[in-house]
Amino acid sequence: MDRKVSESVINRLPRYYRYLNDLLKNGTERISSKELSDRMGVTASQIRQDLNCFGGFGQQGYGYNVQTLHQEIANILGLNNGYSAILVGVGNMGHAFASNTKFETRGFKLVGIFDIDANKIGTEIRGQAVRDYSTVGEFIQQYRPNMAILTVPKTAMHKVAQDLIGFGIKAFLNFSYTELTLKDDIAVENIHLSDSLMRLSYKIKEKNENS
Amino acid sequence: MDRKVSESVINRLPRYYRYLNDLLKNGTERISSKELSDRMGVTASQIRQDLNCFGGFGQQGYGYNVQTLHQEIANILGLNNGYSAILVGVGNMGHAFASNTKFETRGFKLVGIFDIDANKIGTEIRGQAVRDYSTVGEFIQQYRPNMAILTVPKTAMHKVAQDLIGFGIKAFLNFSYTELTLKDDIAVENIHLSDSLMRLSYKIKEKNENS
DNA sequence: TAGATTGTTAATCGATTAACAATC
DNA sequence: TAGATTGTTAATCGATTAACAATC
Repeated sequence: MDRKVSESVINRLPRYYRYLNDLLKNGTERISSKELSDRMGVTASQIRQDLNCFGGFGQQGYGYNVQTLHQEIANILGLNNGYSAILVGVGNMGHAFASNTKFETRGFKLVGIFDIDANKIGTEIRGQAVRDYSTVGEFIQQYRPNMAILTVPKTAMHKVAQDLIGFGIKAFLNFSYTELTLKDDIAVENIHLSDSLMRLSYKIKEKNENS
Repeated sequence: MDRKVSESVINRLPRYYRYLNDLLKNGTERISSKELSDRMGVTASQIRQDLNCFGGFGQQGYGYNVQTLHQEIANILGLNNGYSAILVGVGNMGHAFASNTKFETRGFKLVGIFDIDANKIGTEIRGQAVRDYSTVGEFIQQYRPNMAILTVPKTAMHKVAQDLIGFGIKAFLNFSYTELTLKDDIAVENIHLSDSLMRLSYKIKEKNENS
């Protein structure tokens, strides 16, 4: 809260959250930084440093209470704020994402699904009708969603992003091939599946060369 | 090739590749590290350092030839090796991934699609029939795919991964919620959509607090 | 209390940036 | 040639790890 937390630390938070989630489901009550570090393949020092950016959640001689820490990290990530999202673009990816129930279990609400294709408008995904993209401005003004998930073709991406920013959207999860880089007050997370594929390709090549 | 290239450098390679791809399509012939750094929002120094891990691809006083550099990075990443993949798990995500034509344009070949569900086996995705998962061993032994894309539910993930490793698969792109961490000689790229969503959530929360 | 493990400071390590001589 | 820009070495900066006193 006081000083700027480094990007590296923030990037690790979701991973901590996942591990604590698993421990919680296991019924594990407490865990030490040492034990968690063994499971996660990181150093105990790093875990303690990371957590202490946000406060002292542990107790000397005991470790961390799993449930408490899980809850604290959820708070840090804003998972208890009930953030809502709209999704734009019901292609294969958009459909897959909208059909995924994982969001809701992470505290997010998908409140609207949009497309321009008349054949898709009105069809339902998980009980939710696909809306006409031309009505998205109205919708945003009424429901004030916190973020937009962009699963549109890359040719449409910039126009859609500009539209939505005009209507007041300030955070994007972008799946399209091209990167979305915007002004400082707009938050963006880019997901590039092909980048992951290329990294894997590199690893395969490297392995083949060293054997 | 000589010394181990750092993870940070490797992670940036796909991004360079994408930018060069765009420049190539633009018809741009040459680019300096300075100009590229401006576009990408990184330092020119970093670009030169990164590229020089693999060789001197530029020319003093001129910069880099876009086509050459694009090709060189493709080689570094192994994109010209025609790596082949099988996909296991035709859920929403698997279907979306298999339907995506982007792979082929990146030099990858999807050679087989598998599921255990009798209702899915035999259905076609982009002209390719979904095969019975019980035949995957046979298939691998015959066609020797270089990687497997796992879009199975997390409950099935570990079993499927062990099966495939048994049949000789040495690289995985894993989409399931749980992490796949394996022996050193197996390459893994984990894609966690919910992690990206949580990071975006953090950014939204942070922004709301500072305003 | 004694043992364990945190929170935190200090030391190390690696990655990024700056600078500049080499050279096209 | 003169100007530009690389490749590369050195300097800086930040992130990770180690160590240990504080304390439950």
